[in-house]
This record gives sequence, C-alpha cells and structure tokens, in this order.
Amino acid sequence: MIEKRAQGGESLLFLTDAQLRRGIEAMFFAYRGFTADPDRILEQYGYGRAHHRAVHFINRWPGTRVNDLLTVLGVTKQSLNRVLRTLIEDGLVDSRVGTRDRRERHLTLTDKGRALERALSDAQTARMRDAFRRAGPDAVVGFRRVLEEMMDEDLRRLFEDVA
Amino acid sequence: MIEKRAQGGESLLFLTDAQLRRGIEAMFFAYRGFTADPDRILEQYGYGRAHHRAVHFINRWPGTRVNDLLTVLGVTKQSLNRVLRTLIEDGLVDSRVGTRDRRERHLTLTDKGRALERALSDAQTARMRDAFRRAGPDAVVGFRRVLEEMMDEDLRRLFEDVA
DNA sequence: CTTGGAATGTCAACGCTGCTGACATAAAGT
DNA sequence: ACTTTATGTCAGCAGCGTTGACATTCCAAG
Repeated sequence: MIEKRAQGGESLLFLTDAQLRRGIEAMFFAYRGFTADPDRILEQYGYGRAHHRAVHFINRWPGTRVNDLLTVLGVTKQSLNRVLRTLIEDGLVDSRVGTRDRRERHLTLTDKGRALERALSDAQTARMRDAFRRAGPDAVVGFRRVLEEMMDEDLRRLFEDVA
Repeated sequence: MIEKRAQGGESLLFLTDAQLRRGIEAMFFAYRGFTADPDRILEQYGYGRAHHRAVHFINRWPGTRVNDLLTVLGVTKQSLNRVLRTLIEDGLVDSRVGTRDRRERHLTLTDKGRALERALSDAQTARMRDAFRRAGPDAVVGFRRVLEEMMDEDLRRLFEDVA
C-alpha cells in the first residue's frame, strides 16, 4: 500500500507495491505464452511438459545421468523415472548402463528424440525470438538480469556454470 | 545453429540461437524461484498453486464472477470449481448469488482469505522486490517489456487493460 | 573375502489439478 | 410455453508432482 519510497536519497518508484504486483502478473501471463506452443506439439505426441523438459536437457547434455537430470529439473527421481520410461519405450531416448559405474544410466536422444526436441525448440524459440526482436537488445539484457536475480541461489549458480 | 545474423544492415547478436536458448532456460529456472516461496506457504495449508491463483485474482477484483476468473486463469470451469469449493468450505472465499442474474456467483475473500492472500503476496513480492532492486530500474523496464511481448495476444490485452 | 552401508535407479500408490462429459438451474429468444 | 443458451456443479480420467519399499551396484571396514 506504499505508493512511493525514498531510500538513501534515491527515488525507487519501480519498487512500489503496484509495480511489484504487475511484475508478478506479467510473469504469470508470460509463462502461459512461453509454454503454449510446445504444449500444442506435445499434445499430438501424448506427452506433457515433463517430457519436454527431459528431452530438452538430455539434448543439452548428451550422455547425462539420471541423477544429474534430477538436480536440474528439481523433481524426484520417481517422478522423472515415469517420464523417462515412456520416452525410452517410445524410442526417443536411449538409456545405457554406465561402464565405470554400472548403477548409472546414461541418457541420449535417438534420431526420433532429436526430431521432437527440434520441433519443440523451434516453436518455443520462435516466440522468444519475436519477443526479443520487438523488445530490443536493451530490454533483453534487463529481462535476463531480472530473471537471474529471481532464481534460487543454487539454480543461479547452475545456470551460470553451464553458460 | 546460426551464430550470427545481420538483417537490414543491423547486427542482431542478441537473437542468436544460443542467446534464445539461454532465455528459455532462464525463464524455466526463474519461474521455479518465482513459485518457490508461495509453494512453501501453500503446503502448510494443504493447498496448491491453483488455490494461490484463485485467491490472488479474487483479491484483485472483489465480487468477480466465476466466468471472469476462468478467462484470466485459462482453465476450465470444472477445474476452477474444485478449487473454489475447497476455498469456500474452508471459509476463505465467500460466494454470493448474483442479484441481476441469479445464475452468477460473485466471489469475495473473507478475512481469513485475505490473510492467506497477504501471506502469499508478501512472500512472492519480497523475492520480486529483491530481484528488482539488485537488477535496477532499467532492467525492470526491459524485463516487463519482454514478458509482455511473450504473452498471447488476448492475454496481453487483458494485462494492459487491468493496469 | 565378506559384509554392511551408501548410492543409483525402478515399481507402486497417493494427491493436486488439468481435462471431458453429464446435468441442474436461470435467462433469453421464438 | 418451449427451446436454446449461459452459468455453475458433480463425476471420473490423465499428467505429473509426492513418499515408501525395494533391487542392484559400489565401496569401505573388518
């Protein structure tokens, strides 16, 4: 309910409750747009967002282990396992027993898996590209900056490490 | 796979595939942070994100009708109804039959509902405020600009209308 | 070498929240 | 008055989170 603030002699109009609430709602609505296009593609395959995320990060780090994926995705291994099982059964993901440690499973996309990843990525990238283009380079820098500041500490480190 | 582009004689380095992929992953990780704090509070109440969203927008527009909420939330009335039922039973939301049109239900938060809304809002706003503060005013403008461009057309209009 | 514990991954069952379908009630048009 | 349309409710299914129980493998202590 505070409409204006001054702190250290500096006017911080962009931190009013109204501005923050707008930011929250923008985040909510934008995320809907962000997932809308991939969702339509996934529906045709009978998959959901969890499959998208798995396919995305397996493509990103081919040969990654289940345990690594868990950290990145932030879900339980049981939850991820269900998704991986269908992807493996459907021939989109290849699961290979580790050579050094045979408890581990190393995951890779098959050609079929890469095709889906490409379709999803193209759709999502297209929207992002249009948004970036219309907003302009400076806005994109600010966008990325705020998003990074909004992440949990451990995720930000992870995000920056894999740059 | 295109690392650089030139278009209309203008260098658009911020639209490389790598940059766009970074944007996508930033969005994914940031949204996790965005929902993390409210999620912890909701858990104590035995509620989920759907309850948060309902409570948020009922607080935003007291007396709103179920049908209006559906548009904003982008879910089916059956899905929303389940959430509203629990909120009404638990005494967080008041549902009143419309006077002009008695098919309609007008929704309002009770004191108890406002208390939960405040707790959720405080938590989510705190993170947003910190992120905004660290990123600075210019970044916030860019952040908001890109998010708006990422929304579906109808949601963007809705978002701008309720400013 | 054996054994006990820790790590990795799988199977089962439960809950939240999307969805479609069927339906009751109220309003509106013919 | 009757049909059509709009609003909201109830029931049941699917996706994807969760915890619990368990098999396999590795490794370290004895």
